[in-house]
Amino acid sequence: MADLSEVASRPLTGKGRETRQRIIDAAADLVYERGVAGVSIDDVLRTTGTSKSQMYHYFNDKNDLVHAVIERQRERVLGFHQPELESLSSWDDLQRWRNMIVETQAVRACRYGCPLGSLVNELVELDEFARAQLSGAFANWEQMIAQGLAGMVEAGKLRGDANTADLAVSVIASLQGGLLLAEMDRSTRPLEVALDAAIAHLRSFAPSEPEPPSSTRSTNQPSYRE
Amino acid sequence: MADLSEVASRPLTGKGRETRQRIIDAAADLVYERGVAGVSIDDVLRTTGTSKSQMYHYFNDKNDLVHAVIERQRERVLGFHQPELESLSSWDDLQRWRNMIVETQAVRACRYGCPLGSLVNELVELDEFARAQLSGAFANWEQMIAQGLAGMVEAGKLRGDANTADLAVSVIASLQGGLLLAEMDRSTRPLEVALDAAIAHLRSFAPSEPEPPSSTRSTNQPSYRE
DNA sequence: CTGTTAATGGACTGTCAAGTCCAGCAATTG
DNA sequence: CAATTGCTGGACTTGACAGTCCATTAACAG
Repeated sequence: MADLSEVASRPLTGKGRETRQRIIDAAADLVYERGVAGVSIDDVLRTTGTSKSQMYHYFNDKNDLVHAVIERQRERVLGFHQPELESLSSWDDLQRWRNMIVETQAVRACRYGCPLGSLVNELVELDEFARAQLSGAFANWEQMIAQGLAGMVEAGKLRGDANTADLAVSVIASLQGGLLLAEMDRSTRPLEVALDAAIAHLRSFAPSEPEPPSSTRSTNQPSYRE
Repeated sequence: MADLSEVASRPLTGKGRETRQRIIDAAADLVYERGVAGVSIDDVLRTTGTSKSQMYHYFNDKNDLVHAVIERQRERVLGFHQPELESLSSWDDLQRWRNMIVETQAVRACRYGCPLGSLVNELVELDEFARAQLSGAFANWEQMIAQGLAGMVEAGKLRGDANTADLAVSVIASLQGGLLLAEMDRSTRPLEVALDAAIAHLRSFAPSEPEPPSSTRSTNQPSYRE
């Protein structure tokens, strides 16, 4: 997913990589707070104490930097969710994930939304490369959730015929919508309501009788992505 | 929710009102396609064939215009949903609403998202007035859905103890998230999945036994807005 | 140690967009 | 029909920002 820019393939020393990374990290933070359009190159450079020539030494242009920022946010978001999602085996696990998200938004007073979702909204119609990049990031994320749900199936908490891929989509949609409403209302409440509804929907796929954990692989319908 | 600008309270002739409205409508379309940051005053004026002095005759500044655009989009979105939502009395009614939304996105090849949701994302951290305005618009929208759901309760399709306010929030969250994912993937599929999940969740509040329609008012828990 | 290439500083340019200003026209009203 | 006020045209100013350029220093390789 890396950019095929002349600059990106340029050899970098350790110091160079460090500077490049500093720029990306600062840009990611600023963009998260103010959006791509709300952050100028000069803003980023002022924050990192670097100069214009450094910026254009490591990146072709602003778009190139934005693409690196997207990549960075992909790492951050997936890294944030992975520990909670990779080993789902009980409804409590899922609840912990839900609580972690709500708590995270609460501590920042519900400012800012999803680092990836807001980028989608801002860039999808303007930058085809970014669109594809973000689509890939969300595909990873969905995959991660679907895997967690597969764990729930194996633990006998979800029926084997539950379509984990589609369920993952519905969960992410609720999360994205909930984050948007929470940011708008400056309250975690809509986020909680949305996530609780998503989880309730998952629970409707719980086996009617408590099933013994099966080690057989579930046979899901194919996702629309395939 | 109108802006308290000196300009807005200025007396307008019929012709003036027309020009002002033409500017707002063109701006609303452009902003819908390219976002607030992606549309310049000159773009709007070029589209409408009006001059700079007209713009600043009718609006204080760009923000003032944006606020008028938000108001316009509020009217459009609520006007779009109202006919389908105001008289829900069967699951088919709800399905028709769902299909209308999916169809609308399909005909525009999944470009653009929710006219209000994307404005939230872009403005919420930059313009407190816009934030409040959009929050109000969504409150109206939720209210509209809750009312529709209340109709479902009265028709005996939903249990009387269903929290229609919270359910409305969860439905809007799914819709917003679904629209975002659909726009990103250029496919209506995630939107369909999200809306179907939301409706499935609503169905979980259907009475276990087909109830006779009751004329008694349902006693909902208070919404978090209150 | 010397040449090559990476890393950095920072001034400069060109473009674009927001907002101002003034001058002229139109319409309404007393 | 005159005066007031709204309506319109468009040039002009100001500032911000992306991107360029050249000069200098630092690091590394042969």
